[in-house]
Amino acid sequence: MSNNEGPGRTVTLSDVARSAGVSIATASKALNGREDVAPATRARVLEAADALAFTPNPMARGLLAGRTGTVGVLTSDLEGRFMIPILMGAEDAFGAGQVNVFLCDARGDAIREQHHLKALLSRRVDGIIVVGRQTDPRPSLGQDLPVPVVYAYSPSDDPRDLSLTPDNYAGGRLAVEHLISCGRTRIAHISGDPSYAAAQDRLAGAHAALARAGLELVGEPMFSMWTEHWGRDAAAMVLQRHPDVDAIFCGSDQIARGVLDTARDFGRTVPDDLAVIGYDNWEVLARNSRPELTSIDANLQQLGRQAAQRVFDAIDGVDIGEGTYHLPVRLVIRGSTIARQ
Amino acid sequence: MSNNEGPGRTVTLSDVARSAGVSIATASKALNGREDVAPATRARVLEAADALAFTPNPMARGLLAGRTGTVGVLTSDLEGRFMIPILMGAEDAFGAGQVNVFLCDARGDAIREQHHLKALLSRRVDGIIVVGRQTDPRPSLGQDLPVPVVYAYSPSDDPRDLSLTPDNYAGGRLAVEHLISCGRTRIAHISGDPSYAAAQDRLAGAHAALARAGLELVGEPMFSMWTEHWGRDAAAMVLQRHPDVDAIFCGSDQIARGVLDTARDFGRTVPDDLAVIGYDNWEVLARNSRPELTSIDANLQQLGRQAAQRVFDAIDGVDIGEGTYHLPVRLVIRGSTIARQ
DNA sequence: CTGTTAGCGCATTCAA
DNA sequence: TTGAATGCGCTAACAG
Repeated sequence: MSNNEGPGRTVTLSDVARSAGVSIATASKALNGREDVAPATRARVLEAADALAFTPNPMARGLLAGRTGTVGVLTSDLEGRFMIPILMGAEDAFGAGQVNVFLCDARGDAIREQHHLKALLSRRVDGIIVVGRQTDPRPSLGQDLPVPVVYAYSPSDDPRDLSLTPDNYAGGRLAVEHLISCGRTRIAHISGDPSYAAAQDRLAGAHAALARAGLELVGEPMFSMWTEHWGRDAAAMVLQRHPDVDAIFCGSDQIARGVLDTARDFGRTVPDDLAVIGYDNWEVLARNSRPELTSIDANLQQLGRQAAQRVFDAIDGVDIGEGTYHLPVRLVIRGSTIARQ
Repeated sequence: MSNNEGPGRTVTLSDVARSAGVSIATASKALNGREDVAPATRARVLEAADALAFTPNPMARGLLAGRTGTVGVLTSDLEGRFMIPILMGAEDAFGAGQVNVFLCDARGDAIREQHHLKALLSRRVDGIIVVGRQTDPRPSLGQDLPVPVVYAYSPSDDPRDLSLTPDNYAGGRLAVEHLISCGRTRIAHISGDPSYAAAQDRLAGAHAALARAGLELVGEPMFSMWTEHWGRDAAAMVLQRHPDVDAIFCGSDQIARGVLDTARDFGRTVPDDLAVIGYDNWEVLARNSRPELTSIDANLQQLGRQAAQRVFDAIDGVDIGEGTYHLPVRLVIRGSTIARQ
């Protein structure tokens, strides 16, 4: 387990050079594919490097190059449902190349975030992805950072930053359009915390789709929490006050699960008597309900991949651009809106 | 955005030294809190460093020390439910100190894992935590790695490695003991994939607790999948064949959710007519069911923290030990086993 | 107490 | 085509 004595000592370029009978400089050139080295010499060097299992020390290398081949991912809440797919997408995109990801979880604490930011910068990461936990704008890290930054999920509140966030407006529209195309006209909306931009944007999208069809929401949209419990309670109120409702657009899959539950209590058959559509396409919930839940998927993994690609580009000197991009979402149709044949 | 020209250039120790009017060496000593430097000088250096927002270059530092202050976390399946708390625990424990975490997701692919392992080693991480997705033993990374390795969740199949894994046997025992202490005697077991060690261990623990009370499982334990759907189907079978069952120990919270669902269809009141206990304490599921779900919590965050602590120690030269440690789990009591007053 | 010197591992001039 | 020398930013000996 010791790592700096005996034959287990880390093998350096000079070991390779000696073993190949050349100078350090020549060995370096040979290994890095520079042109001005004789084929025979190069072969010998490569062979020696291989035999010694030589891997260049990235710190020595970085010290010269000024690049570390690492990026930081600064998340504000690892626990959250949305981080993981984004993180996967990013790690994926980077993993393909030669860069590795430093993960930092700020636990939603601004102090801790500053701390981690400093740590990342002092590690000389080549770029940073900031992943937020809501789609509400978040404070910018500032413009004077020495590395490119991309904001994912939570956009930055500074328009000079580059932000990628899912298009909740389109999601709301998509959901309602689907319900209408299923022949529903009496549509209610049950959503979560109204202070979330996500809740408002989805509602706005829904309104737009309804208006285009000459329809209106049944009752007022109902806001409270993103939980199954609230879905149950709200659905009971809706079904009591508006028995003629024929579809409910839910702000999350959790809420939708609660709605399904209550619908059963009320003797309403889904999707025949009542269509239900969720949001997030959280498969654990959506695929295990009775019936399975139609939902809107925000393509978060894709979002993470794109964020990674952007910092990649920025590192390579490509102009990174600015402003907030709303990435497309998609409809996933299951049994809660269309009966299986 | 450029990072090596103009006044935005990275500030180095020599900048600080010049600004403070001392030599580089003195500046270094002052900043690192070495004793042999005059208080006044130290103050000037610190002031200068602060004014210039100096942060030491970890690569230069690491080049000397032979340490990078980084560890790798090699997960086999980020998506999985169990990674996140472990990851959080680890990141937490490290974040407190000065080390940062490289995250690598092998996606359950051995090739990819090898690739990432190489990448981590070539980055000279000081240690590695391997996080698996099941509690079944997994192939060891081998004994000849230049850095300490700790296996979390999935133990290594080589007893010379150090592994930390939750004590599923104790979990099964705990669950059944709780049911018995609630006065239940006709207990059935519905679990997931029988090829999982977790399924077998929990069952074994359950058997032990039953035996000690002079009881037996009602019917054969039922195995299939870790899903809500299976929980529903299995519960229907159990309730049909053994109407006198008064408790069901479920292998996962998902299964338990399905069981609760079916219990309602059968007109069984939980917990009065039927007690239900889940496993994993996945709050999204457990806290949103009707009634809320009693469950076993594996303390995964704690497990992650301990894994981090171990590699920490190992890096510091403390003997890391070997073998597989089964970490304690805990019972979380909610309404599905004990009625609220 | 402070400054000078050396060297970590590597890539890159520039001479030979 | 090769190699000796230089320096990236920092710390650890030592000498002053």
